[in-house]
Amino acid sequence: MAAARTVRGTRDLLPEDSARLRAVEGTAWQTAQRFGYGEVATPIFEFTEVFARTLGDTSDVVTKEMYTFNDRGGDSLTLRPENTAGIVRAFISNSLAAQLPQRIFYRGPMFRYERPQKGRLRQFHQIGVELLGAADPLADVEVISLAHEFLCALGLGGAITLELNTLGSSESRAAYRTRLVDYLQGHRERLSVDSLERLERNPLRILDSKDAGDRAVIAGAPALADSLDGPSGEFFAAVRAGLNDLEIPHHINPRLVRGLDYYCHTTFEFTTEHLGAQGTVLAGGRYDGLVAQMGGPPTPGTGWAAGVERLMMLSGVQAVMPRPVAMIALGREQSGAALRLARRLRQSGQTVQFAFGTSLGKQMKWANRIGARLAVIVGSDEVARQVATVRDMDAGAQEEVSLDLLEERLAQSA
RNA sequence: GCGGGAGUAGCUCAGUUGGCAGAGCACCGGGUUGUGGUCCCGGGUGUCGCGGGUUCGAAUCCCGUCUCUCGCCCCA
Repeated sequence: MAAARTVRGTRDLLPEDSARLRAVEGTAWQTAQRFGYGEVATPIFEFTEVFARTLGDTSDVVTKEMYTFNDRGGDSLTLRPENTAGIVRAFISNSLAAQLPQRIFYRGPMFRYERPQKGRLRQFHQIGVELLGAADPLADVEVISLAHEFLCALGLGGAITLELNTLGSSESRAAYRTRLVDYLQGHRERLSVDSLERLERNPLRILDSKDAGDRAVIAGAPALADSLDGPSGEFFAAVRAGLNDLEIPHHINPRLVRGLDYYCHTTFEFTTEHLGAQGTVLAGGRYDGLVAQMGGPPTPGTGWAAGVERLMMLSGVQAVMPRPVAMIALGREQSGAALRLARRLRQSGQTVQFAFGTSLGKQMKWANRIGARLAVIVGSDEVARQVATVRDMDAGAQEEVSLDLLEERLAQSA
């Protein structure tokens, strides 16, 4: 048997971890529901081409980060590295374009073959929303404000910054790309090795380089804003106006360029200073060409995804575990009565943990250790008189309660 | 994929020049077979990440490897 360890970059979620993860997810889901979003759960694996085609053949995600394998039927399958492609595939598969717009929420594990770091795992969790079928800039405003409310609900309002940019229409973006490449070709000798690579695959990313030499070159590069056509400029202005109407603070970052090919117009990120190199906590943008590219009816889209583990590290949300009632039977003869009592109390909404053991002292010690609110003790004396001893574990006081009144009595002390 | 740092008990960590593996907390047993916490007594619970090598002797030195971690790439 292999050593009892997890695969690199994966983790077990123990009860407290799971509770914290559910708390973050639940907050997102509640927020999305209030905006009228419905949850869509797609499989965690898809045909490889679902991702390969949509993410772009040159993206890092496709070229080196996907978990791809052949199943027994010979199909190439891939564990989802992100979920926009899967949601769009589901949108097409289920003909959701019949009723637009579609407001979709999702959550679940994603998989990327990357070198792990803090806030970067090979299996991690994302939550996200996609708003399909709305070309209006107010759709971008909606998803950004949804994100903002969600992050504020987690108590992160002060810890995060919203950065915003536009790539312009697909035409604007393509025109700018040409101008940028022309400029950079003239300064090849001053670019870093990484950026020479980017020049071939994804030249816009050079704008975001951390290399000092690159930045000097970039300083003289043509600005994306200057390449925007009229409608693209108006679109961006409308997004910003909407954010201002909602008083959502943001700042324009002309170097904010998404890595994936399908983005156009609005791009945004909520970032933090508190997570080292993994400062992006939630990111998204508009992807008007994606649905058509995947073979569906031309449909505009906008949305975002957030990393749950990163949010958990930031927010310090504590797991809320209900304090149980400890059900203690004294002696085997009383176990039947105790089992039935425990069932009754659970049916009345109580959390009840049943004690295994014989010595009252040990069972009380156990009740104390699990943080029980109350201990219900059922011994032969109690059974004979149709009562139970109810001990308040915090106060250290106890009383006998008639079995008929037990639910009522416990409900009072909740 | 590239470059640094780390790995000793469940947790946080100490361990001298290579010489019997330790502390605090936690945990377990007993004092207490119908009463927990506090208290007292007792217990170390360990593949020193793993595998080799050097040595009379390795947690300690050397090599490899795994995992975590910081940065790069990229990304949530």
